[in-house]
Amino acid sequence: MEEKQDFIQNLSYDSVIFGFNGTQLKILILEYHNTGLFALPGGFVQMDENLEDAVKNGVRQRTGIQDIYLEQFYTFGGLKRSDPAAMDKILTQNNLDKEQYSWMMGRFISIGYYALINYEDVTPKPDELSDSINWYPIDELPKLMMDHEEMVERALRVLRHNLDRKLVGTNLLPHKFTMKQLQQVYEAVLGVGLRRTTFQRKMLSLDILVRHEKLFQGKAHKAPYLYSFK
Amino acid sequence: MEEKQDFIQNLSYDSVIFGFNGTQLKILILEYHNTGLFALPGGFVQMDENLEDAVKNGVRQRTGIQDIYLEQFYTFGGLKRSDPAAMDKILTQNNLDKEQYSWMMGRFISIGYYALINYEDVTPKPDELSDSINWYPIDELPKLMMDHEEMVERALRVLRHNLDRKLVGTNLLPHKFTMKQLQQVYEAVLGVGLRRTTFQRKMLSLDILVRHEKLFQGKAHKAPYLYSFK
DNA sequence: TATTATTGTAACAAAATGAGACAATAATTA
DNA sequence: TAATTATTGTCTCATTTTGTTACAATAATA
Repeated sequence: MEEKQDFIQNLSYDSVIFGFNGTQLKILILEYHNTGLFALPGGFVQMDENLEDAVKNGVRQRTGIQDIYLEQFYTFGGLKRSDPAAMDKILTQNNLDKEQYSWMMGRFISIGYYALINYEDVTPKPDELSDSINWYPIDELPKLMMDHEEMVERALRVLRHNLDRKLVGTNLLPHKFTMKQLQQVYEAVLGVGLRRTTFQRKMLSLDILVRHEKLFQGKAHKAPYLYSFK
Repeated sequence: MEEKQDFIQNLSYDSVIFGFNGTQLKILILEYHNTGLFALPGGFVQMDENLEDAVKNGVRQRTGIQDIYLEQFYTFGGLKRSDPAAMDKILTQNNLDKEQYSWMMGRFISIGYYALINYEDVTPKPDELSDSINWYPIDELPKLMMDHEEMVERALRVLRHNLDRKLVGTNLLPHKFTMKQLQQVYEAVLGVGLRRTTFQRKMLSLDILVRHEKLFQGKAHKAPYLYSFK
């Protein structure tokens, strides 16, 4: 870890970082060094740091993206969520002094945030304890440690819920996009197929889109319009 | 305070306790002893205690009700939310040793829960630092300390949002109730008037109600049916 | 110039909601 | 005992929203 750290004890955050590759909704999962343990990127909050800043900085470090869209989705406060055995394994495999890091073995209340980012802009970076950080489609996740699977479920539930109310598309798509791309985002998030004509009519009626020039993709059919959010 | 307390440091909870008196949606607000400071009931979490248990116990103590319906609505993590001056005032007026209670002056991350309770069953009890605890209609709240007004706003927003998805009526009404009472709950929560016929049709179509006997109120008009949730 | 695979929109059907009308009915009053 | 009153339960029709199908427009390619 860096310089002097004065973390709030027994408190952490975990982040579900969503990206959209054009077809699938994916999240970033990291694998701890030599443990076979997969987890969500997370961290701790400094005594003199805003909670949201801590999360934002953590997500910045994992993604390389500066401008992060965050939504808090739930706080996990059960006693049973801690897993000292797994923590011990992580410390061991990283050759960390268990005395010094004994605070990591305790009970944590963890605040869950999800981030929406433009998949193309990301260059994932593992954290200090991890070997790798990779994109996984939300329906092909590895087994996650502790209650991180429940976290993903909850994050997804809240994301689905926010789909209409908070411009989810803005953050998962490039600035300009076709109606088909937008529909694919909705389908990936909701996990269901949508009717093309109904979707288009609905989106246009909401009066949240601006229509731009056409996108000629060199395909042998009519070119779609590009849109952006108002 | 009771026995030995081993609280998680810099972490608290606050509760927005909703009740419905037949007309208005109200919440419980306490006033700290000799300070003129009004606040939401809150507390701290023991190191070996589930977050939700801590909140539930706190709400039990304030209301005298054992069976508490809780929903987490947001976690407040900003640095600026602490108000050392107000805390100092509360400690002073309660003749508490500032050395011993210095931990209360620090920065807190606070998890917000709302509770839904049957107004009639409550016997509000002030906490150790407070003179009074009283019901206030949500649109006639006194000025609240720290960010507690924002908390109420957020709690109400989430409650409104959950209105259709989570059986809000169950917890704010007696077991059996008339359609009019149910409508009044909806109107109080949403803060808008609803059309009687449309509301009735909608509720009946949802297939979540059981119709019971009629309620004869001794009024010179048709008696309404009583309902309960399935 | 015909073919192909989309895209944009129109058209109609079905479902949900808005708005009003009205008969049924518990007391009370004439 | 019969009219009166205020409210309740339900029906009807208008309006809006959504589901479904159809079809013309259009970029490339053959």
